[in-house]
Amino acid sequence: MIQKNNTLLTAVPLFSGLNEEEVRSLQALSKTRSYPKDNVLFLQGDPGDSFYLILSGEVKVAILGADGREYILSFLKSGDFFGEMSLFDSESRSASVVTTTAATFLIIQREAFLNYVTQTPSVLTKFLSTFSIRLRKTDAQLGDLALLNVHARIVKTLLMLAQTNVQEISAGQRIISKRLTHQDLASMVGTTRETVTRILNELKTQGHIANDGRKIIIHKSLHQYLDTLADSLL
Amino acid sequence: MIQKNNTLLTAVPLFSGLNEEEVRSLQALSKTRSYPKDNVLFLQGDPGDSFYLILSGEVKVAILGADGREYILSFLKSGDFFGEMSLFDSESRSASVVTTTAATFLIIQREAFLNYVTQTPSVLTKFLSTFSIRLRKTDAQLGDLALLNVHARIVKTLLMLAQTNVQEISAGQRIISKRLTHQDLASMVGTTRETVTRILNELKTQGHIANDGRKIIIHKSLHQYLDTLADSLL
DNA sequence: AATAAAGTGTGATCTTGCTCACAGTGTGTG
DNA sequence: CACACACTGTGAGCAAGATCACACTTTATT
Repeated sequence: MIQKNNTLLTAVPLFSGLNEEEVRSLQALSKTRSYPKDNVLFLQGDPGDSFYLILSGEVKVAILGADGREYILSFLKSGDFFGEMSLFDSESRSASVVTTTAATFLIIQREAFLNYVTQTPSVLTKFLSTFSIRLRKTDAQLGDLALLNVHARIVKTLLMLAQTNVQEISAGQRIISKRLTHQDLASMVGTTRETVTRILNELKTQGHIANDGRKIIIHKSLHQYLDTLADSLL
Repeated sequence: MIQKNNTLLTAVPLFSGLNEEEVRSLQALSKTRSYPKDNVLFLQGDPGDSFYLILSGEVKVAILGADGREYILSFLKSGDFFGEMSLFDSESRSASVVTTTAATFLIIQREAFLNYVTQTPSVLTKFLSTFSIRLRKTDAQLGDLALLNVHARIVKTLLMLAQTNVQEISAGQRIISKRLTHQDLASMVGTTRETVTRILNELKTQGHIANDGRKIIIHKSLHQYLDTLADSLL
């Protein structure tokens, strides 16, 4: 069991540079927990005092609206981590996290985490570049939300998914491995389920996408299509 | 001249913990530059290789849309800094920065910056908490953009400005010190100038805000008003 | 295999906020 | 002080998406 975590930890990019000694000390500070599907790990506004590293399974990070609607910031999976923000700035949790499959985590408490991280420069700089990447992503997303229409946002999101969740590439078409409902996509894009259905079908008849069961196949032409959408705004 | 920067530097939160020696070495790595109003410092997509600390003046950080519209991420002023993201993750600039007044900066090039920062843990952790705060802000903003209507977004933005740019407090009302055009506000909120004009006038007749010349006075009642807006979405 | 539950498809209608067009009002500069 | 330019105000019409209401299909569950 401990052995298993051990091998996993160094496989995680965040902790990849650690030597055996460092891994052991990290191990001592952490505990492992498993949760079933659809389990709320924390809600936005909660005081936050722990860091989570996903060992297996998937979670959804989302912002909840007053009326029950949600905006999905991201899906995270094995090797990804979350919950560190509240530890660095001592604010409450800024978003909610829920498991979307059964999942197990490596969890580290505030004190231990901060001691450990601030004394391990390589980890510190990794967090810095991770934050930098995330910030870049959210900035771009803000721009999209403010400046693009739903059509373009959906196409962009599909292309993004095709980049990060590819299953296989075959003759200019990629399958998005993740099984997403139209409602999921709507919550990622900031629109309604019905609108997603309509636009997806439009894209289908135009030959830019297709279906493999419930998964979406992205055709190469979708890239060019996005360009034409951008141009038409000029 | 050098003396002047010296005093300023330790006054900047980012470098507040530095001793005289550290300030001197930082000084050696940096140069000071001044630019007129409306000067483009860099555009999104540019390769980024320098860090900017604002010594005086103000800049606007914005994302530009294909059609010339912009989404304003923030206004930064003396003591604030920007441009560090591209240094940490080696990606191109994610947003554009333009001076909104004449302004002077302390500028540090990539190499020097990274050497310096990675060897000064106190600065490193300051960046970490700064990023954390920014990320939190952008996440919240994404939620607002996706889940709230224009009305609520404008009210929220006014309240935010009233918190960060207060001029004076007098009997339950605060003046936003920054002089913003309706177009500025529109670009911060993701709407059009006309809509801002209309909603601002509506808020005025409802007694939640007033004008002092071109500046906006926020009445206490605006807080409660935001709550009723949130409730009406239930 | 039967039944429930979750997800998708689609029309009709309604609403918010955008666009366009122009008038009015400050405000800064030669 | 006048002239221009930037900013604000407001009506009318329009359009993108939201909402509502069901029918239909696929996927789980017993």
